[in-house]
Amino acid sequence: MARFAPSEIEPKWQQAWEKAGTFTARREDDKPKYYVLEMFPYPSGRIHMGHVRNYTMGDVIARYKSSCGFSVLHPMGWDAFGMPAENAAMERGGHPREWTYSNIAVMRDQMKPLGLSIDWSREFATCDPDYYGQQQAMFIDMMEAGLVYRKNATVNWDPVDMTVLANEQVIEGKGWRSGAPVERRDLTQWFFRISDYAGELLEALGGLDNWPEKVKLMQRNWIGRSRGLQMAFSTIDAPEGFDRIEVYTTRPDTLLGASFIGISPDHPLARALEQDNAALAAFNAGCRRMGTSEEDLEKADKKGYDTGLRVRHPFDTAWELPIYVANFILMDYGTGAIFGCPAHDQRDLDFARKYGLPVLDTFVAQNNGQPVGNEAFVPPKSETVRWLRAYAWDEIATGEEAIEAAIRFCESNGVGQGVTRFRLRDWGLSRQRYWGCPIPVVHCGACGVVPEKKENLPIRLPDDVTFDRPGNPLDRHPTWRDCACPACGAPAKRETDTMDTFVDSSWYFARFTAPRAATPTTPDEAGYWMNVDQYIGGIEHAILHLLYSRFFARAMHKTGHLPAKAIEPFDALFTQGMVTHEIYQTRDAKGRPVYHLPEEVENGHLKATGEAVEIIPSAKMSKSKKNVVDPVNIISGYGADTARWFVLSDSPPERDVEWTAAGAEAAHKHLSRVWRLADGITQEFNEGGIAAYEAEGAGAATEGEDDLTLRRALHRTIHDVTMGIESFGFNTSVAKLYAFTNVLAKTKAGLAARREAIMTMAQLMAPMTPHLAEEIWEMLGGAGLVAESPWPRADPALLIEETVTLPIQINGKRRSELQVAPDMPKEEVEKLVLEDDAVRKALQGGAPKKLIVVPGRIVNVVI
RNA sequence: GCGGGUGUGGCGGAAUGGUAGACGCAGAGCAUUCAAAAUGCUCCGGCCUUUGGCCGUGGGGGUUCGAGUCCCCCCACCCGUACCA
Repeated sequence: MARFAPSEIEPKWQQAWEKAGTFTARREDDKPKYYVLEMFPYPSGRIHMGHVRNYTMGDVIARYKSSCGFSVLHPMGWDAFGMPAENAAMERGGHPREWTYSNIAVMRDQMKPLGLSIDWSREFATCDPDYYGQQQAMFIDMMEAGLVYRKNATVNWDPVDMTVLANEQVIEGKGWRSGAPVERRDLTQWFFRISDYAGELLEALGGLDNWPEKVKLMQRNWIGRSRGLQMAFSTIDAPEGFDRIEVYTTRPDTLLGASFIGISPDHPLARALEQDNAALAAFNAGCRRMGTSEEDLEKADKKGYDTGLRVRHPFDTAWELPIYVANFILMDYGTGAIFGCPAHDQRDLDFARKYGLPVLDTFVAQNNGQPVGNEAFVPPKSETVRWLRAYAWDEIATGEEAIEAAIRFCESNGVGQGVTRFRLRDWGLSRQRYWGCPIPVVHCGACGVVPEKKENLPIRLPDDVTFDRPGNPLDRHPTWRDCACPACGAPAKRETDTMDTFVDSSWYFARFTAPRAATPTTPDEAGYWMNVDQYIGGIEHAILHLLYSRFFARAMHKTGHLPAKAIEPFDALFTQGMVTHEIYQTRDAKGRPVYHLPEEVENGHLKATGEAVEIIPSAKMSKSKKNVVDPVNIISGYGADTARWFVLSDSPPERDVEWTAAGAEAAHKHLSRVWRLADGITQEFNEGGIAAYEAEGAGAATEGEDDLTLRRALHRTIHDVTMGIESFGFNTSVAKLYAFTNVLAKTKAGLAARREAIMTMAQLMAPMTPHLAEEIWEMLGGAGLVAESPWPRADPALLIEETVTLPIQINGKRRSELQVAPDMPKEEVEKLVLEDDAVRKALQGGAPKKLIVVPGRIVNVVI
């Protein structure tokens, strides 16, 4: 072979690995284990560059750890339940199951040529009855452990399609298909008691040392522990049963700045009042004609309705405050009622200005007594301020001090109680959809809600369903619901809600340890493989998926499915960025945008018609904008190693990466160059170089100056590439390998040194470009597979620099430099600095004000 | 709206508070070639009065002998916002 031919070598080495069982995870008790996991994909139909990037990063870690002597588990599966399969069935006919499994087959075929070191024998999809049956068994255990309950909750209701909508399906308050204004509706739903674990989930974040700070911070804020006062206002002339309105406030210190009470349109009082108040009923109905998403509620114009009712201020019974129904107060949060303090809350201030309510400053800045105008005064709680309306603390105090004093005062005067609350709400897992894991319970007229018997699991989804009309096909199936009550045997009805797909993805990592077991996990396998040592996925999962998984691991421990050590299932987490691309757009006759695939565009024009395209800056690759690059084209054109090398190059893994065709071309050129270098050394070796090689001493350290220089560069590269991989700096590892390639191409070193260098380089490249590495290793007579060879170690003696360049700054600006031994004592460096021409010129015979020497780094002369 | 993040040459990016721009792309020049492709070598932030100097890491301020890096304010973009996965 005289050229780099990925299409020949890649299948060859993939077969060799498969034959050798290189990637089969084995429990080896004499080796440390390492479990590396990338977030499993949703089987949307085709793999995209984001998958290639995510799985290549995981593969680098898996191959590297394997070389370092770990017994590695690196599995793959499919997050296979979810709405898109049902949408496809509605739009194109067919069945979600067929759509899903055929997508999985296509994507598996697209992934395999990447040469990932995955143990495919452990593969499963969450829609496999075997998987969701085990999930149902755990659900029953969790019911018995008191981790599950039912309550009413609000959903988006499409009154035309008569179906529940996901938040994503509500566009500007309207159903995405029907276009009808969405209503909010209450349904009885299943919940996990995640909020019981709020405190623990918060505390335990402190132990996750190898998680990104930003993720921990986002989770902390999401869980949202707050200390506040739960108290009641007594009402004046309110309907029967509403003499008190409970509110929760984190700012009881501003109680003397209260100017109104706000209640949710779904508050029991609001519902009672709307019975005989048509205007209020209309207002409430308006509020309910809005999606349920927090974003929509918060961004909507703040509106209120004055009920005409009033409450008395607890400190002054003569002081009356109006009760407003307000659209921005959610019944799900706290008590569904607040008191508004406009001076110190922007939202309350906007509301007060809109409805002409008083604004009472309770405190002002210490050095500036300006009253609040159109901007609320909200300093950090730790800041000292001057109080105008303090009631139990000093005039000068911080918010924190005032809050604690206020709670103590209120408690001792019978006005409410100090409580700790969490923002985190219980996890609603019910979905009124077909393509999900059926909730394994039965509704019996006599026994009520009863869990299914475990021997009847899995409760399978029926296959004979249609998607010709909206709604849940399980509800209208003629016979599926019919069953016998597991408790009394009488005829009963199955639950038709299925589970949120977040349930599926909250324990798949545990199932991978024993994917075919007859129980959800087994103690042996979970005990050996858990925890996940390195988890890799998108930042978009920072809160929900990762928090639910942390809860589930605790629930699985409580129900005996995971050992105690696994309650934090992910030891280390890495969040990678997205793959982006420019968007190419033209417009149709009506001026509407038409998008074009990158492969249809050349030099800013459509290849087919020559029409100029408008180029919109990079955005996340998405099918609708057609700014997607199909990795399959890259792999078939340049090979998997090129695709892998490119996604690892240039961009730091945590940042978004822009896909460019030029980048792929460059990656391919470089790999060809490395191949040619190896080929050249091989030729030299085979064509009579052997004698010279032996004369130099096979592989031993040689004495020539060039040999030593090459070896120093090699060991520096071993060190730098290893550090890069260890710290997820794959782009810098790649850059160091580029630099070393340049050194190797130019060196005059002997054959033995060059052979050693290229073979070590093959080992260093193996996690990134495994096929090319095997090929080079084989060409040069390496023993066995490079994938099974031990990771090279840098010789510390070769890493020590003989001299360093010490820049000399004068007043912080670089003016000169010095070549010195890295360990030269400070005093000697100072002496040399003062003798430097530039320094002498600047000093003009005087002495420097200050002379800063940072050994081995820099010198700064301050004049 | 709220929470979190990102911002450095024409482009992707590098840089424990210590020489800003490593490495790569694009571009320019040269070699090789009948020619081209491929390959190899050299140059490559801006400005100026060019053996030197000034400016420069989204904008504005600050801390420091020294700031891309730390602190404050602002702008733009990205992620999440509990039924997208």
